Amino acid sequence: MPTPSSSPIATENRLVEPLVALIGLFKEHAEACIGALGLSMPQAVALLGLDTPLSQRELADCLRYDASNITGIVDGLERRGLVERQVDPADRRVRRIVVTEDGAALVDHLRECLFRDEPLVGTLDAAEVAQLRDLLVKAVGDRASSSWVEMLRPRR
Amino acid sequence: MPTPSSSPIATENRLVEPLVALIGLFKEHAEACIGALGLSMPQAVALLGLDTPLSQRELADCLRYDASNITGIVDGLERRGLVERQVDPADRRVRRIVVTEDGAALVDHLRECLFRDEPLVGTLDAAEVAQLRDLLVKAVGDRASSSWVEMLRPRR
DNA sequence: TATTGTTATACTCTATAACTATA
DNA sequence: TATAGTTATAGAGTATAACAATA
Repeated sequence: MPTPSSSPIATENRLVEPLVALIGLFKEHAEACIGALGLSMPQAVALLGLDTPLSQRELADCLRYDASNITGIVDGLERRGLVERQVDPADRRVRRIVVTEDGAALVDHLRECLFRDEPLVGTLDAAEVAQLRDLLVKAVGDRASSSWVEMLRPRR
Repeated sequence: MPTPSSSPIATENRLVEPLVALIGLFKEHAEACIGALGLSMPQAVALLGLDTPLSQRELADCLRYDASNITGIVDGLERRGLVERQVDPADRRVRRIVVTEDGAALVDHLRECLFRDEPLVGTLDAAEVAQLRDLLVKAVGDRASSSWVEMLRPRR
């Protein structure tokens, strides 16, 4: 029996295919969580990065956005009352972005939805999930990027 | 010692964080492979979907692009001599997109680069990689999307 | 009338460059 | 002079709608 010519590369033992499939599931899940809260992806990414109050410049660096984009993203969040711009009295050029109570409640909801394992694990039992997690952690090693929210945005 | 207030959700046993970190590594890797061949992401996605000749409509459906986008993507690939539009003699409305020899050689390179496990597995040994793969396969179950290349494009 | 592919257009996300107000 | 933020603008990627050719 000849090797099927449409599959020149054996895929049986490859990691990439199932990983990419799982990535697809996670993206669907993340978009559902974020869309359900009426947030755009950059707004969600920014909110998740605002665990602690940051200047817009710091937020841009942390999220690896160009600073010019932060204005519009924060505009939208501010219009919804989720964050406030507070002028730094020590340096009146900088605006410190502070999450409001409403914003904090919304981010809590977002995290609770986004960080659930259930949408990802299918029929894995608890021991297998733990095993999967350990293997992922070891695979990533020290190569984890500074801000996990980067994953949610297209790069470059 | 108080629980750090900046981490209201325990992350120690969660799957999402390391998965997202691994996704970030894969995206870097994929973008490097694709960029090195001078392809845009949609061009790469299209080429990878053209394992078998398809009409533009079929390609659009398979990739879940709107059909109007296929024109420009195929234009670019055709200019580089990677694919050809062949008018279907049985129905002169449809253009069958056929990968040329040059295109096939380039896709082979792309697959060889893209599908390597090494950039993903870090310090995992062969047995651990196999274990990780089995767990990923089981986690995904029958929920894998029809076309894995979807992962490479932002959705919605 | 329905379908394939194309064009024109609009919207989102991102980056670059020029501007302002502070420092 | 340098930095924080804003504005204007451009480019990529995607979708919708109208159109031409063909069925």
